[in-house]
Amino acid sequence: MARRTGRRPGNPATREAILQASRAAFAERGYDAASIRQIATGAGVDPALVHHYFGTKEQLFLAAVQAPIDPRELIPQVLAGGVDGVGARLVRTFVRVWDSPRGGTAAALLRSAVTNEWTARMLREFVITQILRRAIRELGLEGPDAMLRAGLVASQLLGLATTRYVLKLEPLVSATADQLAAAIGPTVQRYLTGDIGQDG
Amino acid sequence: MARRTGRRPGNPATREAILQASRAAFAERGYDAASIRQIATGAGVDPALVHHYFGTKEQLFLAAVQAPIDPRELIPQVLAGGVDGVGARLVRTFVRVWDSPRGGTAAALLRSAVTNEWTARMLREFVITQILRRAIRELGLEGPDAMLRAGLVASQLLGLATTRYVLKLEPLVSATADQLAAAIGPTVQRYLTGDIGQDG
DNA sequence: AGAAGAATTCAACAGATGTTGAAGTCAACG
DNA sequence: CGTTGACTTCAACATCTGTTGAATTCTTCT
Repeated sequence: MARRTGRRPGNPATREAILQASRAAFAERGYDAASIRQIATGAGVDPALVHHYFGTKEQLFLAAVQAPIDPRELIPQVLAGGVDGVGARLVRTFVRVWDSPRGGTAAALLRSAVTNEWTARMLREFVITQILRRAIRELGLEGPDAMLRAGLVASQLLGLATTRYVLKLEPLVSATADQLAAAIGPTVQRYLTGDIGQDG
Repeated sequence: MARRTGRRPGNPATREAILQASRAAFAERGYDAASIRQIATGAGVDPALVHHYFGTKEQLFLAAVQAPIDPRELIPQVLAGGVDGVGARLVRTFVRVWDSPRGGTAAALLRSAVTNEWTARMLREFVITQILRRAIRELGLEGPDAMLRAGLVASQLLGLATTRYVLKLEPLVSATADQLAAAIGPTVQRYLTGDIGQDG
């Protein structure tokens, strides 16, 4: 008996436009600096409509950032070929994702995490539970120093993201995915499977 | 003949207090999120006094960030012992600086550069001219791929800074400088002097 | 046609921001 | 003493922020 009369919620075009504009804004300005009014203007909409659809600014950020990130589909591509060369494949996949349109979402998370406390918590939780732990399990890298290995990988990859996509430091910006995989791949490989100099 | 009457500019205590409060604010909130009023309150001073001493907010940021960074004094300490083990020494020195009180300045630069365009330009320029070029010259690493090597080093070290000091990702936060030097030193060493897989 | 209700907009709120100019306070000089 | 001028504060400005509630448009149903 529910909902029989009234206008249908159809035509989610504007809703999607708001999401898209918010992703762009969050990606290039970060959570704090991005403004609802700026997002609304970018979507050609009244600011109040943003709240009508998504509620508070935090909820909008969650909606904008949550959807298009799903590392599960990338794991097979990285693992194909076994442990040998997994470092280079991980770097190449990482660069490919950040170069794609969906890389904006990652940039939004990183940019926001640096100045905003709860987004930092979000990114930390996401990196740990969705990426690091999963990668450790899939690669069979159990052991007492597994989290340290994962953290080292995260430091190198996030550093690459910071210098290449945020700081825009040459020549890393112009380097190809293959060049970066050749240069950084061995680092990641060693962090995952090599000697990292702990306890002996 | 100049300035013979009037109150002397003496007692720069409050001026220094403002500088100190601004460093703290910029370090933990970044350029955009840090506010003049917050800084003034932290220094126990009226907001207008901040402008009286430093002019605009950008000038205050420059004053707060410019002084206590001088990489020249650190270079000998990194170079002592020759090229062998320079990677580990660089990592250890890097961690030591960021762990010291002056690390706040670096954190301010990094946090600000991520959301603010002109601070990003500042940090980029600083990293290139004050650190990378100088390190290349002092280490005698001339060559066509010198800047790429330096960029790779920057990516790993900035990544360490992001994960350890901004994102606060365990177990990197609790790791000692020696542990980090043992784990990351070889990476830096290879970026500087090893095979990074380009043109051959 | 008429009613219902989602989509959308208008106008305003309370608060924070950087900045400014005028005023007040106080130490050092002629 | 009286003037000078740096130090310091007060009050206000224009602008932006997130958010809200009422009003309006427009589509879909009975």
